[in-house]
Amino acid sequence: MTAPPTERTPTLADVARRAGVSTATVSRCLNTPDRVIEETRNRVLQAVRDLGYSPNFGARALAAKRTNTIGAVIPTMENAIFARGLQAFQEELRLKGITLLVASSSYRADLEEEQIRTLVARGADGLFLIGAHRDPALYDFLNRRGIPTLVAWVHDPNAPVPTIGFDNHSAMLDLARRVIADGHRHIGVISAEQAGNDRARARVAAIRAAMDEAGLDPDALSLVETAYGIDEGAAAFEALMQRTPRPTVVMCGNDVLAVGAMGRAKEMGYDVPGDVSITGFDDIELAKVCSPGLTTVHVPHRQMGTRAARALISMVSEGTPGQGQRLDTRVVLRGSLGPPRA
Amino acid sequence: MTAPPTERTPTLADVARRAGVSTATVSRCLNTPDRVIEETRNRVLQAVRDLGYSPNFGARALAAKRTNTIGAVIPTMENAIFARGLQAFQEELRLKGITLLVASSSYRADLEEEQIRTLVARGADGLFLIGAHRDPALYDFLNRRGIPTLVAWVHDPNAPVPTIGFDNHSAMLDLARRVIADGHRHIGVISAEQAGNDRARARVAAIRAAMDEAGLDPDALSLVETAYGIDEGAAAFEALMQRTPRPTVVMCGNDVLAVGAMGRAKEMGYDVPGDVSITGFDDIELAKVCSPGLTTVHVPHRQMGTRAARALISMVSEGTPGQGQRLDTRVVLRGSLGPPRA
DNA sequence: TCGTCAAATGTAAGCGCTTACATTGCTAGG
DNA sequence: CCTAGCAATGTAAGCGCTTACATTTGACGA
Repeated sequence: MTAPPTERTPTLADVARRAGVSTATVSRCLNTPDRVIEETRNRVLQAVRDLGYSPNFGARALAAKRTNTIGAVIPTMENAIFARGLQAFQEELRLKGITLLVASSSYRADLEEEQIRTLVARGADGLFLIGAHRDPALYDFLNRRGIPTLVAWVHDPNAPVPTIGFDNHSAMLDLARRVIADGHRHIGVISAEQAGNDRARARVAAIRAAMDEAGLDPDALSLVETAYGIDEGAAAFEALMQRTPRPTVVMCGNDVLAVGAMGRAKEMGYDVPGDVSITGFDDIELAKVCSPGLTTVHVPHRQMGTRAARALISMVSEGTPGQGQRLDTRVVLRGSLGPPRA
Repeated sequence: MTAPPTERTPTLADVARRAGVSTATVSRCLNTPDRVIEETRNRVLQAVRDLGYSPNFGARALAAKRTNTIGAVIPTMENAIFARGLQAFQEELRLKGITLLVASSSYRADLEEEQIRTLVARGADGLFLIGAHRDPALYDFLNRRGIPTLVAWVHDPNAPVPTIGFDNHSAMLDLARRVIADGHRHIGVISAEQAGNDRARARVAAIRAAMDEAGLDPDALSLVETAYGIDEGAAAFEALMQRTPRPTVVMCGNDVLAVGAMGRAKEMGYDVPGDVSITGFDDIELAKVCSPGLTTVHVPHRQMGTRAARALISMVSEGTPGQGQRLDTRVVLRGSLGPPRA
């Protein structure tokens, strides 16, 4: 990067001149090679190589009115929860020659909207979002613009766009039933912020439902809401354990919070699950690695990403309305859950 | 997304018409507002709002020859190693109104090159890459195109572009010295693939150097190279422990491999660090959470991201050549390292 | 041999925006 | 009262590409 300015970036016209053809022919070589006779094509491709030409994306998008790009907005890149699903999503797109643009919203609706608009302005042919709950005006905007949009991480047949994911409520219900069956009566819950987060709300509601079902008072549930992160989980756990009655189990809205809670439990000298059980949600790698292993809900992240990619691709290329899918989750029992001490 | 086709996306010209001004004035309102008198500006902004206008990125890039976009290619998104630094990088860019485009290369040089070219074609004003080692022709290409490029995760004053990172060799040297001082003589190493990965190479070389220093035979080092991942770390660990002489410590090229190794150690019934010590590199969250805690090298990820962003921004906007920086690492001692059993 | 038609290629009109330059309408000094 | 000079705005030329349409070429049937 030392050299003074630089040489001019070669354009289609340069290639055309060098190959002795028109710009249209060069364009065809690149986009519809079979519409150009082989000899000409070779000459053009050679010129492309000689010049180190690569097409200008903006110009291409402008002229062709599509970008072969799909945009994704995820709440955070800072950990594995979305990474695995997104990776699978991207791999599937790559197979079809589609580029993925990723932005993160830090779990903030206003930033998400900003990112969505940025992606739309950049010409994303389709959009991949997490969670179905957002301002109807936003859906409206996407609809008017004709941007195919797909939501993952939840499954909700009533959402305004196709959703590919799992039923957060029934997934957490399974786990909560199991916890109650183990004999727990004082349940602490560490949830992500529920405002604007339909996954978090559904999960908490499911725990209440399970308590209700079992004849426990759902209001006896001891809840702490907190931001995302290991440290936040730890702090929330500490707060919870100081309440009366002290919970015998702490159910966390996701594995990251749970791992934080478990770490703090050890620091505070609690035995897990002897003194207090801890559960998570997601089954990310962290859950297997900590000790005791974390009892959690397994979510088929990669499958979700792959299917979402396929569905979105067909929405974009065939203009079909798109079909939601419900995936199954399952409770994974590991050492962190046990019966309360008598 | 039910509606039939859709209304046409509003353009600058639509806004201009509605506000009763020329397209140039609208453009100025958006880009250099102080060159337009307030009354006119208000009228234009109102029209923008009424129409829900947002500028077409491609057209803008085409006309203005810059995109306010910086591209990054990282080896993987699947875990926390690059996530934290990248997040900090992005936050800093956002402050200046610059968009970040992220692509991942799966640790493959050919994919990295492809991604770089894609980003360049998309008009990235600057590039952020991991590790300094790559085909000189690629650096040459970037140089000819005049794309300011910055490398992070290593510091190497001799690299063809500015590097902001740490000295992988001396960082690992510190840790290896410590390991040897603890009395270990049979050292196993689990490294990421060294080909094309200067960080991995430097780290392994540093362990050899420390052994040499201590009068041990550097060739006695027992090495396994493996792909990235917890499972891969586990498998490598198992292989290492079957060799003779059996290592009393397994030093891993990064925390993810180390956590995999530790998991397998437990499964195999080894006590850590009683039977075998394990060390990592990076100090990601995982390292704190597993038990025993992982002895590792702390890398100032966020600081690295923030500084890289500032440096790259000034390279892009001021056209300065850019200045590398060396950051400090430190060994973090946790429970996973102890003296070998007598 | 000629006409027909399809394949190969060329011509040129935009796509939506920025910006150099031209124009307009004031203000203020002479 | 004229005009230089400046601020506000308008005009229009591209930016690099795709693609509808026009043209050329050559193979083939009659």
